[in-house]
Amino acid sequence: MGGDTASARSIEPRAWQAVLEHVEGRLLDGELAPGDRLPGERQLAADLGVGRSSVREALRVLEVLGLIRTHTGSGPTAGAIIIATPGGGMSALMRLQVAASGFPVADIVATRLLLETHVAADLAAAPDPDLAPAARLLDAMDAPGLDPAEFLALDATFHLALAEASGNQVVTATMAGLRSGIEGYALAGQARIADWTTTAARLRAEHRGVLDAIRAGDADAARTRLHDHISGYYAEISPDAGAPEAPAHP
Amino acid sequence: MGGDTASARSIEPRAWQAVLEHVEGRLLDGELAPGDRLPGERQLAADLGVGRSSVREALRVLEVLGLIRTHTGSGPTAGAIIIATPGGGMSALMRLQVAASGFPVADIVATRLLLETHVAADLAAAPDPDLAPAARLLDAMDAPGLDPAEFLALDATFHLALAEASGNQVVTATMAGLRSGIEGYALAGQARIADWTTTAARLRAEHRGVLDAIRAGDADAARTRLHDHISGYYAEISPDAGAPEAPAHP
DNA sequence: GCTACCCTGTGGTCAGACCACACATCGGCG
DNA sequence: CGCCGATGTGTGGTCTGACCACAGGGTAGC
Repeated sequence: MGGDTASARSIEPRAWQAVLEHVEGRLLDGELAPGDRLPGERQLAADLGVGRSSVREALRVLEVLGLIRTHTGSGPTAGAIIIATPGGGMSALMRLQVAASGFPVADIVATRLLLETHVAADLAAAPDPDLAPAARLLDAMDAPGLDPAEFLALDATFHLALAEASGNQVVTATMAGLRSGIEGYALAGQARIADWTTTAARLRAEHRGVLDAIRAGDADAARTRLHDHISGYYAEISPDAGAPEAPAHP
Repeated sequence: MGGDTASARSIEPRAWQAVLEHVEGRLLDGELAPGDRLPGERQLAADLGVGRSSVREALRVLEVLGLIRTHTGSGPTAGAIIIATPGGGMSALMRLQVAASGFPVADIVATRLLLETHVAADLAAAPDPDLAPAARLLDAMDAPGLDPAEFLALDATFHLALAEASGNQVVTATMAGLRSGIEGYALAGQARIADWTTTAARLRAEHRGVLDAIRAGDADAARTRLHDHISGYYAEISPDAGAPEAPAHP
């Protein structure tokens, strides 16, 4: 019962990687597509000649990466179902890399600035961008009685809505991940702001300004306003008054 | 065991998530840092009151995300060691998302264009960018007898070297991931090129042109040349002559 | 002093056993 | 005949115990 199916083991050092590659292969050759259900864990283990634990480790990776979603029970919604929600995986990746000091916060802010200014300019140049979701979020941020955490959550969703409006799913997912990576930083920094009410009002006005520039088709203004909005906030947040907008060349 | 970071966690439905959060928490409070070794799987399981399988599922996720590296055996290099190599995780994420149709290739190319033109312009504006690694790669690409796969690998490394020179680790890791996501696409597309020798020569010349523009401090030229270089190649690769450089606004 | 051996602890894997869950089925009851 | 609850079945989720391969360190032997 040592379990060694001796032939396969010598070539494949890691059983869980074999499972991962198998699923990737089935995705690439079209045998699996979003919405489809994976075989059961026991079935998959038997098919590939590995133990169920190895299958589970691979499925766990796929789940964290946003490739599948698992449900217990039975019925059509049960089991592992292929989804493709890159945002989740990107968020986990960024969050953990920030925690492990793999991603400096300054680099994340700089990248966000890079992506978002491009998105804003892109939207301003687009013939008919769908800005309704973003506008709705701005209205929601006008609600009185929002605590800072709620406000920042809406703020993040607003920026994400702009990325979504651009239609580029990679940019959208990356933005979602970047935001997750610095979520803790932004929340901690908010506590350092003396007059939150004033800051919130300023942020609201800046958001409106960005949206107005996009609506007016003024790409340069949209870019500039968004840049000032983001870098201004992080400058205010930063405890050592560092300039997060120019961290690239020391 | 007051390790709970969030507010209300009455129940813990997923044991492996608890492990993940525990490790993330130890990273955030500085108890773990890159280079440190995690406790053994059995120890971790006992500490957190979960089974070893659950610990392994969490470690597998951390490994794929580029957070840890595991070695068997004993000694100082054995066990799970905290590393922070975001490129690996990003690559796995992008590759699988492309496989699962979560990321359209056009969006990846567009994002790469976005990031890379920015990087090129940034380098051109930088006072003293380190372009030696990129230059070395260009020399390596001049070697005769390179097969297309080798050439494309060097090509990808060259573009990555530019990102690294910018000093932004998030951009570098993202570029690495984007490249991995479309690696298969680029390889498959190369087979469609009739006269590879000519194309390779053109790519070489374009690379030199980009590098020269950066060296000359001409940000606009660097941006334009890089844009033309990338979008030109993917236009040549694309089977349906689609225009991957402007996929955002249909 | 040096070498060869065994010991120990590590991750890697498998097998089997439960549990909770959710749907499917079929029984009895009104 | 129709509804409703108990039971059945298959799913993921988890734990436990057991092996294996591996690599370093200690020790016995030379």
